[in-house]
Amino acid sequence: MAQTSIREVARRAGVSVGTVSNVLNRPDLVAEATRNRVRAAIEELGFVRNESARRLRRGPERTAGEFGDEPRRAFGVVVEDLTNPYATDVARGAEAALNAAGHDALWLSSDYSAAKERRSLELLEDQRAAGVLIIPVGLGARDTSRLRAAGMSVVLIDRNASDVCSAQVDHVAGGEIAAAHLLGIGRERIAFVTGVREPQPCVERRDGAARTIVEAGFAKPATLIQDALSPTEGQAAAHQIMAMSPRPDGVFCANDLLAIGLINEFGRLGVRVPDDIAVIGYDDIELAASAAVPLTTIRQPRRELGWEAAELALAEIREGKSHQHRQVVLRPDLVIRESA
Amino acid sequence: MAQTSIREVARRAGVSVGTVSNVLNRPDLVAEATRNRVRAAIEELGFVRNESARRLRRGPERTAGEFGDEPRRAFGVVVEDLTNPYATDVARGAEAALNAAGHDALWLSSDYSAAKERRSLELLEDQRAAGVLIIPVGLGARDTSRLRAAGMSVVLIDRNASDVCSAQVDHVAGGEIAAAHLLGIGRERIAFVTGVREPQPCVERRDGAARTIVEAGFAKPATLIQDALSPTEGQAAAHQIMAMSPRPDGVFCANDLLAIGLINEFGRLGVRVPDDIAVIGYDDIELAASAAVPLTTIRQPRRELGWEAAELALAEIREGKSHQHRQVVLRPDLVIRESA
DNA sequence: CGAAGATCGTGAATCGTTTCAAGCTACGCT
DNA sequence: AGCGTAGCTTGAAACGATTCACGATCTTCG
Repeated sequence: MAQTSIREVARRAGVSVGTVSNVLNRPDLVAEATRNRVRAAIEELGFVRNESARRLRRGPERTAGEFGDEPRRAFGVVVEDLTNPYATDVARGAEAALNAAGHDALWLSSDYSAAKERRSLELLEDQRAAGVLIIPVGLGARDTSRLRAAGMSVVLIDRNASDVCSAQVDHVAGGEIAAAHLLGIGRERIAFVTGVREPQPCVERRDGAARTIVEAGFAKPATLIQDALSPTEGQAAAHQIMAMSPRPDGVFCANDLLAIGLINEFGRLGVRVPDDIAVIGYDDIELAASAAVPLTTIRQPRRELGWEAAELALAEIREGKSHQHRQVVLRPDLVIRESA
Repeated sequence: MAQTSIREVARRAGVSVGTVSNVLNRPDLVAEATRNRVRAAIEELGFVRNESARRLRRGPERTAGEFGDEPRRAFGVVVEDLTNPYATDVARGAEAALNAAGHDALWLSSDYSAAKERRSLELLEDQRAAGVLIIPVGLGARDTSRLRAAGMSVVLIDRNASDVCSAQVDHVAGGEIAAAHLLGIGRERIAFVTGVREPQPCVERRDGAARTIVEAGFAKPATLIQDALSPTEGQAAAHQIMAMSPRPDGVFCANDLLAIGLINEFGRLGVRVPDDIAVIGYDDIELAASAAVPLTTIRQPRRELGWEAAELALAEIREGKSHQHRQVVLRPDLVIRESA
């Protein structure tokens, strides 16, 4: 089925294509009667303009106006899972920065699928977004340059590459801090709980923790791999830990959700936290503070992370060709509550 | 500024544009020597092909959608708080339906602000979205018709109006069910915990519950109003409840987050749930099942809700002028666990 | 030696828009 | 009447890639 084009609309309305285009883009130039006629035709035919053609013809996006009102633009925020409080907090930070600068955020989720990620990116391209902030799943260098060629700025969150701006948290340091704390309160048999679809940052946390522990002269921590980074899976992990021998006396969870599920289940099993087993999480989500046993965790500066990422994107747009890619690294910190 | 085009590459390599295109798309058709020459030219010139032109020419050979001929469109999903698991679940349901039909979802958050909601809507209009699914905050009839005039379909979630499609859960019924359950397990002094910025649905739940309780011959339940529908506020509510006299023996929270914070704090205060005080939540978020005391709650068919809403929007687009607005109402159900 | 294939390249047509110089009307003014 | 002006419309020329029916060469073989 041929896409109904502007030409058919024109024929239907009895005007020229130029006029239809004007109705679409500068309606004030067209006499009211004609305008209505054209609009009616558009309606009847269900016409949708072809963004590719529009973009092709228009060429590079209008460079920011001389002075004053810079046009309001939309930025895409692509995260791996919009259901994860960590991701949404980062995205909110980004949105705040964007809004402060008078722009808007469009949220998209890749659901850990490279295909969906790519689709989202295409969509943003079609929508002529000004830029994209992304927690990447399968994004490669070629995607980056394609987006850039389309005039969009690209900022990576939680991952880095030399030819792109990026904002991330030092996860290795996070792992080290967590392990050091566990060691500091006298734990010697530490286990690590994570998920199968383990994103890069989790790996880094684990590495940082493992290194610290080994350097302190203890055994490399055992790693329990769950189906997901969710409380339900944390529950399951609790049982697995109870079955281990020797039983760990400290657990480092890849995120707070896991830790909360774990602690709640320990409670039900009669294991005292932190007396019998200390538990430390990662993220410091809101729930951490009001968990059954308030959770000791590694706080990630989530909002700041998103905010920084947005600033980078804005800078890239602002600076144009003279832009130099920057890598921002934020440091996580330890929040001591009761679980460890 | 001028994008290096395929033409310049061709000139540089001393071949025709067709050949360059072939190198790009069907390299096997081109002799090796030529291919290399062209590739070198591409490299030297830093050529990146113009996706718009490519797409334009290629036509709708895109992601082989269901019925190929329908163009891929974007729909806006505007929720009040992207940080709220309820909202994200609904939005995911909607996204799933949209994706299944070959379309995309753009998420926007109004953050409970009518101004931001309006802004989001404007943005979607600018982006020429095909429609919008919205959990409204300040949306009025004039907005609806403006959007419609711009050719977008509009579907309300969790709210209704006669001149728009809507999908919602029967909150009054939810309140009745919750109250009936509390009554059923012998509770007589019931309190209701909610937030100041109480969305319409919460009011309905409260009404349903209050009516049931009064009709059963008990006193109208006391209502505690917190700053937000969050676990931290649930904690605060726990203290307020302990200070009440006579002390309630059953609590109905406006959402699960509140309930979880409340229960955890009760645990710390030595109040046994459900023996001393029964607690029932609303939403059945994932955490509910793995809370310290697994939460009895009212499950809302969240995904289905989003899915239905999306279906309505799609139908509106599909049916065009002949479309009749429909109201879909889903029924919530009781999930009994341990807290009540 | 010549014809039939095979192999490579060519270049014009095309996709659906936007843009813009130029044309047309109708109107007001001198 | 003549002319300027303002307001609308028109139509064709881009935009940059892909496609495809044809040529141009080169092999191969009777």
